[in-house]
Amino acid sequence: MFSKATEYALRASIFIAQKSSEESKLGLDEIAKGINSPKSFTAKILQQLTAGNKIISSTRGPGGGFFMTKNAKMLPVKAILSAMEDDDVLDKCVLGLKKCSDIKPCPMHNQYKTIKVQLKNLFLSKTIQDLADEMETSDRYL
Amino acid sequence: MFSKATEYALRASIFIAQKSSEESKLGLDEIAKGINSPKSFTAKILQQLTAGNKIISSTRGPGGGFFMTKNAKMLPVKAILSAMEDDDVLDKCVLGLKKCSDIKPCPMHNQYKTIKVQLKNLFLSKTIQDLADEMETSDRYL
DNA sequence: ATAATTAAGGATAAATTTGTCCTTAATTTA
DNA sequence: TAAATTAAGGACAAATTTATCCTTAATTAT
Repeated sequence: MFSKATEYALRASIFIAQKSSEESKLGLDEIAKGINSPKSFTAKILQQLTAGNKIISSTRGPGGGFFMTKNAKMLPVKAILSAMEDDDVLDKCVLGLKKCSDIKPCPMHNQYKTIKVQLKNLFLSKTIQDLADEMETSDRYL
Repeated sequence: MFSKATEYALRASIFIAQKSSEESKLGLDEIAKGINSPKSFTAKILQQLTAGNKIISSTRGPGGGFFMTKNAKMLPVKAILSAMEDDDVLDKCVLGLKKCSDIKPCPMHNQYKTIKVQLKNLFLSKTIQDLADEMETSDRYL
């Protein structure tokens, strides 16, 4: 469904949302271990998510690290996909046709469309906070 | 969702199902043009689908080409995904977790599961012939 | 037999994705 | 101010995916 990079981005964001705040930040080591991802590659991904402080924030130096603001935690999960430029799957044709649409549908269009709608809705309605909460309250893992 | 190779495989299979039979075969050129795919790459993919005559069949020499048997046309679309070894998306965790399951779920598991079920069901219930028919009867394109 | 046609298969190349390593910059603490 | 810590960023490497080209094998028609 998504690239490895996006999978790591999703896991990292949920992890950071759950475990960090402006007052208590997380280091790269901690994050990579927490979500079982390659450290250096994860660093690149965090950079991407930090660009413009859109999803996650960071500070350098001792006591520094990555964290999420309350506002950022309220973003829909889809914001992570957008930041990773990996949200095209929510719209594109399952057969890879550029011009597939309601007006000019591929033979799978009608049936696949209903699934895509649900998928898109899931990523738009769920916030990052929602998933962090789920980690806390239910017995979920990353 | 799927690799380019799988997208071409799906399109090629539907095209061949619609336009060929044991009596009337299709050449590589015709297929690549028909589904708007790179010719040489498509040749590789057709080879993969022809391996063991599982999805499509072929004969060499003048008058030869690719075609599908009636039996092959009755296969579920998922058979194409399997042949391309690209059906893992129908089962895998959206966060890329190896051990995500009902017993050990990730924070998206429950909601994503219902979508995956529908997706899998779609590919299992639709036959290649169904899609070829859709091309004929409705105004669909590839 | 020979030539023509068509898919099969191997080698290779280009592009993208995944991943690592090292240096630089920013910040804090001593 | 100096040392320590931590993210940022650049260069590079490995792996995978996408794609092309050329030769070989099979089949048909002349």
